[in-house]
Amino acid sequence: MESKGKYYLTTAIAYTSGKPHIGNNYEIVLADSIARFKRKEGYEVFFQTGTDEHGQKIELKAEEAGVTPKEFVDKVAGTIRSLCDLLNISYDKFIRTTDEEHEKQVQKIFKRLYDQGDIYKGAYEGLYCTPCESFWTESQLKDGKCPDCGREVKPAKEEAYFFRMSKYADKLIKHINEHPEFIQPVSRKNEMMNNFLLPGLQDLCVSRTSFKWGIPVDFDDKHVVYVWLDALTNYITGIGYDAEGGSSEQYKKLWPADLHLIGKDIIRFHTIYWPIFLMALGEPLPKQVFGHPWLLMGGGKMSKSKGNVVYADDLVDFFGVDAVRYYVLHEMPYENDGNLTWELVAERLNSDLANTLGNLVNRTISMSNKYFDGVVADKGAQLTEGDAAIDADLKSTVTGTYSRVVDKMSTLRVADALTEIFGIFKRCNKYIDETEPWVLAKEKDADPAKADRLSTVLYNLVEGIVIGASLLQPYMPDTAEKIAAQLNTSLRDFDTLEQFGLYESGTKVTDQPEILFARLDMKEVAAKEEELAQAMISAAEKEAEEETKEAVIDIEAKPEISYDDFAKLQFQVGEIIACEAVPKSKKLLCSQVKIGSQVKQIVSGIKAHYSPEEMVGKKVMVLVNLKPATLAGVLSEGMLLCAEDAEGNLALMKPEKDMPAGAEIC
RNA sequence: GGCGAGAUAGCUCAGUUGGCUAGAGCAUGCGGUUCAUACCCGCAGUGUCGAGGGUUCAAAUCCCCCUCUCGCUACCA
Repeated sequence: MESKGKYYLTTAIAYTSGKPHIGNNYEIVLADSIARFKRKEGYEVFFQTGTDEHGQKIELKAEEAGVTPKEFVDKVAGTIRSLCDLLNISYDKFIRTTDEEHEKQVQKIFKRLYDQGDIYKGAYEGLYCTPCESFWTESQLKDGKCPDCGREVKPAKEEAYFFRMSKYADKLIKHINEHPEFIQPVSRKNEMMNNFLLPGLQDLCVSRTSFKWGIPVDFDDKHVVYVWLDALTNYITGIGYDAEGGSSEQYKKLWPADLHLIGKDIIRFHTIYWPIFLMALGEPLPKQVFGHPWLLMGGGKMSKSKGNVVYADDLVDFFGVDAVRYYVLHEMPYENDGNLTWELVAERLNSDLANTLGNLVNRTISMSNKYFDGVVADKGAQLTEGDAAIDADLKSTVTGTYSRVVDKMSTLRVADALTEIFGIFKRCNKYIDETEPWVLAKEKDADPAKADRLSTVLYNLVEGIVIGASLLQPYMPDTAEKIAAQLNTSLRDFDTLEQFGLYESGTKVTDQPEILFARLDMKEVAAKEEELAQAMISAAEKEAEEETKEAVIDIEAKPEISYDDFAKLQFQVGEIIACEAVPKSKKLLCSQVKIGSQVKQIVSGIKAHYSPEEMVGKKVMVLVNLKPATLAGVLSEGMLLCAEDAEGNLALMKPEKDMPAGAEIC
């Protein structure tokens, strides 16, 4: 096949902080199907994926695990890579941001951008969450704590390098407006424009001094390069970019990328920061960035303690790799998030893969064996006008599918492309019904014309299946090969798929057809899912228990106070005599608290931990002389004191022995 | 409370700039068939398109309002 030119596509690189779940793996399966499709279309495809391995989070995780960061990421990157292999991902390059060549280039890029004035030294001021290695503004905080992990933040000032984003903003806005295909789906374009570009871009912090696990800034070794400049540049360093002008032939051929496939959560970084970095380097921009939706686990938000996290390897063990690939590719809507549960995968496997496809291949081979000892020959026999019409319709469906699939794929409608391909298999099943081979078979010994017609019917079926399987190859490579093997032929090139009749007449198909997809019993599926969920839940509980046991919570030390300071605080035992939720709030409870002879109204942010009913009757520790304040429109005249752990769980403070309401705590 | 997204068949969802009796797949029911993996083929559905109001010859689609769900965000004394 003639080359249609190069096609460079990438996925986002996976962060190596832990084992990814199927929702994370979805992207790479999608990318793989596109890469394989483009290869079959005749493009010289280069498909890059990999891992993002730096950062403080990894530094800390490694420390917890008692290994070096490098040992830690080696292990996780190994896991991620083996999941890719398990899912049959045909990547051409698996880049790691700890690769020597990448690190060297990131340093060169940083230096160059600094020398040309795009990066400058400044200071970062804000509230810092150590585990998340993120600065937050006051307004971003949640409960005064890190919005990501819920832990304490502390004020910090850090010397840092910044990238002058604003310098390139106008140029980027122009580019986006002139290239409507750049951001896909289009609905994301307005989001980026309205929320970030038009209001004005903030300069981006591109270095950190607060941790060491990163690529050092070579001319200022206190600093390491901060995430985006390190991670995003993988797309060029992986193919041989050189910031000093010595880029490889491969780079010159492949760049700019034809497609960056990413999750919708990082669209901003890929459509704003990344293009601006490239502009600063004087490199062309990628042709298209596609932000795909997410694949969600069933049963709400996924968490290990709910046992609803689904891993690709468990699914592949149970369903097989192509069933998993088929599910994630077919069930993923284009713009909205999709769902995945074991039941849904099993249903899809039974109906589409076992019934429609698997059974079709099986019954066709079985008939060929039964009627002609497996020899499939095209006798070109059509006995009636009806036969001719039926054959013509079959052929037009089969040969017309290729262009429809190409059409769907050109807009990355992978799910729709699969539906088109399965149209072939459905049409073949219908063809069997229309031609009734078993009726022809009864008469074939007495009537040679019927024998020829029967042979032709089976030939047409085999031909249809081979074309369908050839189209299926990018999505389900193993299955496509298995089908070809059972039919004793090979899969076709894409440029022959509009021709009907290339299957060599007289070929003998296998006499021992294998079941391609066995039907699954839904009860067994449910049992397996339950088993895994239970195992996950008990593991999570055990882990949580150990954490609680070993938990040492260090909070930031406050300045020493005098006894007089302490004496200003009036603590008393209060009895909660009534409690109700504050209507306009999600977190607040409003309690009537009896303290001695008076009753105070106190609002507390504990709705997530205590119901109003269970509050009533509790005797708790109250800070009584706090200046009253209005919360969500409700007056609060004190504070209920709670202990709080690292996860933000709260426990009210109660006297160790029963004490009367109003008793002073001192 | 603020911002954003959403609500269409039992389930998962399509429905382009308003336009023919609102669709697909799965599940369900009935009929046909027996080569095949209890499979395949055909037929049939049921829908106040979340509620209400408005614009229009015409609204699932546009406008207003309401309810609910999901995300982010605010109140946590």
